[in-house]
Amino acid sequence: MARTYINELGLHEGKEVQLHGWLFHKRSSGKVRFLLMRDGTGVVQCVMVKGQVPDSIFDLFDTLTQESSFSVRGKVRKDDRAPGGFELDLLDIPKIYQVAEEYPITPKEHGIEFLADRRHLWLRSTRQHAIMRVRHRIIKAIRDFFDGRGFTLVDSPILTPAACEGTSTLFDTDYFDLGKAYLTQSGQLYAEASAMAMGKVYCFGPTFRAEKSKTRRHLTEFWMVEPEVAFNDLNDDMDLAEDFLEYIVQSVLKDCLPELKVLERDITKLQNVKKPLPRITYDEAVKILIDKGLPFEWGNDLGGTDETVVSEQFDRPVMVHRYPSEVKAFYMKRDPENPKVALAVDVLAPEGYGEIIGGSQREDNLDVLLARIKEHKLPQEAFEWYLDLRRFGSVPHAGFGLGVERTVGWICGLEHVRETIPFPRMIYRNTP
RNA sequence: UCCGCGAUAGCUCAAUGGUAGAGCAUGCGGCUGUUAACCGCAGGGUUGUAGGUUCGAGUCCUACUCGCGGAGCCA
Repeated sequence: MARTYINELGLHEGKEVQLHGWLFHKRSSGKVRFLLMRDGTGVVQCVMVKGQVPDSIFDLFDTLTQESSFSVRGKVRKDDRAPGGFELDLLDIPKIYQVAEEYPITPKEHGIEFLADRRHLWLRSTRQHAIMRVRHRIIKAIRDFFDGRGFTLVDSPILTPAACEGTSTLFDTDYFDLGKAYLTQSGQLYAEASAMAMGKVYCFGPTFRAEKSKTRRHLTEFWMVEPEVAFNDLNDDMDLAEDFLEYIVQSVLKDCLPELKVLERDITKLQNVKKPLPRITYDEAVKILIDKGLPFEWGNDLGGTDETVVSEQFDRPVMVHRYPSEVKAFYMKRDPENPKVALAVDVLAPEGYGEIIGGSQREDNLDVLLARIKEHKLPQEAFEWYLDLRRFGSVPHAGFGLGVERTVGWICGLEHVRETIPFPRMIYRNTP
């Protein structure tokens, strides 16, 4: 008999199938017994009635504990009472792979520390399962979007000789006879080199920040996708980010409605995410903050609260562009019409989820870039290869980085990014 | 690094300074349609650690450990 998966039971209505999985939960009403099996694609209730199956099978109910692994054979029956629409009238339990020890995660509530300590088991729960499916769909949308537009995936190295932006605290490691190597905080500089080779590129990989950030928006290890396009200016960059976000959100809405329902996500907020996204300047953002009575001085970066207040003025992600150059990275090009601001853009997600995209047009003039490196007191030697990009056919170019976990957190409507990645790394947790 | 909150049964939480409790989980029993099933019985505790105040401390005080949330920094 063909092996079947729970999410395909509808194709086998009235027929006998075999499933392999784990015991999610069980209930009994005396002579009617219910085994809820999960197999990674869903959960199905297997029903057995005393007298209709051999007693040797009926009594296995007592043997099976939560998360025991086993297989069942049964007949698929449509049933309106079943959450998935189908039930299995159980005929046989051909194999018990293992009777699980007492499982620590019960259907009742648990605290976050308890669950985090058992993250490897927590992933089996319905809610975490839904989040991982949405995460996967988002990552697929990211790749489909760029692949469908002629971008080439050119990944950046993870071990790097120096800080990319010179500001963040990095993890370091011994690198043979060459001294220290650092875990990357951004693939961007390498993406720029790749864009000069391939035109349109993106890199997609893990990123590391050693700052002791302790908030619901921070991880020490997170995933970032960074497109970079030769001959794009800031407006092109914003156009790309806008198309990109719309594509991601609409893809999730198309394919992950069951998961969003499990997460009790208000999807009307997601349905708004369509072009055009509002674009405001940093100056206009500052005006919003001051009008709202917040103490804010021109020249500062937007803090977490500031971002929330600004994003609350809109029903979809908002692009804030032309930040003061002082608070932005050395490689961002200044606005020729106002050198006090950089041609940078941050995209703030709605509902207080904060910055999900940071990008800019890059400085393409060799002399200006050299001056910036001096101003920021960066070791010019380490950036010689990067400066070469301005020596040999320099062109205007722009790109951005999107934080995958913050995007997942926003789309799923989660309280904390720690649930958006299978095994989160935070300052006080690197296990399991 | 700074500020705030917390730690009691396997889990989630109660307990005016005066005998440490409930629900769930576990074990046993019951129930022919259960949906976090339900009903009955039972076992289960060095109240985070170390001191202190008190006739008496889970409760008050001090220090420490661990965790949570926020600030800064950032995606």
